[in-house]
Amino acid sequence: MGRGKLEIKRIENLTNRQTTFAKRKNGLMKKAKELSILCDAQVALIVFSPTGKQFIEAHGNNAECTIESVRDVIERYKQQSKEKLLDSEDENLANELEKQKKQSADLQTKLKHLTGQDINLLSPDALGDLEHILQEALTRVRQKKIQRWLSKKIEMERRVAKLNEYKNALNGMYSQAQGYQHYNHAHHGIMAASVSAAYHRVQPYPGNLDDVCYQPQPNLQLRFL
Amino acid sequence: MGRGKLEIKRIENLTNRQTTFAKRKNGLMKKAKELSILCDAQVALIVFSPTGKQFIEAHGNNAECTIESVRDVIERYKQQSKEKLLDSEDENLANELEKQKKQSADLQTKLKHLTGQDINLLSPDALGDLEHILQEALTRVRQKKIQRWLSKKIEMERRVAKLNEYKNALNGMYSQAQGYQHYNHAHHGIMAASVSAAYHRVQPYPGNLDDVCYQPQPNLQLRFL
DNA sequence: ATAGCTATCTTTAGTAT
DNA sequence: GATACTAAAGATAGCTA
Repeated sequence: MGRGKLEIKRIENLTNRQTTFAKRKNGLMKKAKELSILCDAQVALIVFSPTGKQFIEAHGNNAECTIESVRDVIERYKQQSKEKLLDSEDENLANELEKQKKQSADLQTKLKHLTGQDINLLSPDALGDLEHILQEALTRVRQKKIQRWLSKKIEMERRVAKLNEYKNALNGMYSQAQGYQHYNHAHHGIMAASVSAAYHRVQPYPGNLDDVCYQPQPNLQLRFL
Repeated sequence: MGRGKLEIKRIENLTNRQTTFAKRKNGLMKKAKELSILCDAQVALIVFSPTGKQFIEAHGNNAECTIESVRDVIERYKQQSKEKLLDSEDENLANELEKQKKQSADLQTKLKHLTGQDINLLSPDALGDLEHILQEALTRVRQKKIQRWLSKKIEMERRVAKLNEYKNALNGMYSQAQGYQHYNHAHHGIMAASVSAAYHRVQPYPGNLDDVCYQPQPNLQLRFL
């Protein structure tokens, strides 16, 4: 349609081609929109120009020309066409999933071995290695336990020392208080404050004697003593 | 275009709407194809009719109207639009991948613990459990080793017994042969066959004394004796 | 639903700005 | 490249079969 009949064949002249592309693209999009409105249809139009490689998209069923509508149409298309349409992204995901599954399986196997299960199929060498690893792990765990005991013990001793200190302080104050028994309330307040301060110093604090990273519960656990 | 001007608005009459849909859909597809041919563009057109819900698709850049070209265009569209366009399938994959990764991580942690690494953060209870598990695993592994030693030993004793049997048989035959020293080749053949059979009985065979599932190498390993 | 007809409307090729 | 014009080409609404 135009001043002369146009053969449907690639337009060789670049300028003409670009012009025609722009015009026809607009027309196509208009018609797509009209179709969707007139007939209550869902239409997606995706166009890539050969040069600028820019893409253009068009309208959902009775709604505006949004990216989401294209999304919907493509989704619907994929659902209906039994073609799996696994794009590169999907494939990557699937591949990685496979790898992860395999890794998990391997880890499970190793775990079983390390807990002494399913070791029948192990070679003698592997069995020997396993024994060695377990032996070492056990040694480490026991060392760690002992370390913690020691830390706890030291902390306990410290607390006991503090408590003793506190007790002595109390005793001292008490003797003093005996002397001022006839004094009035103001002095009681001072004494209460001192006691409180002494008490707070006894609260547990993070000891840096060694690498005990596990933070014990705030309430005292006597399990290790 | 037509006998009267048409307002761009949903056609209420069902028949008219369907007719118009068919006609305009064809026109749209024709124009899409023309655009792709004339301008060397890549065009995808996906249309869902409101009633039959059937979809239609259109042409790749300079090629035919194949499902693959639609695939390509959609792929390209997804690549260019930064929109992730995660459809349900993708999401499922991604979710499962996340789960697997988490599982792997957990397993890795457990593995580390079982090899005595990264145990600082373990609670005293967990440390105790770990010790117990390791102790049991070690016991099992050592039991298995001992089991294998025993099996090997029994098999070895069997082999030795067979070899002795074989030796005695040889000796017997040899004495006999002494008597027939002047006989001819035919008898040598018989003797050779008997010896061969006796030898073959000595070959290792799968002992079912216990659950040794690991299949040892064909050549004898003396490591455990 | 499918196809043909055709008057009429829409798109657009070629052109110029 | 975008915009405007316009005559020609193309699409199609309403109709018929």
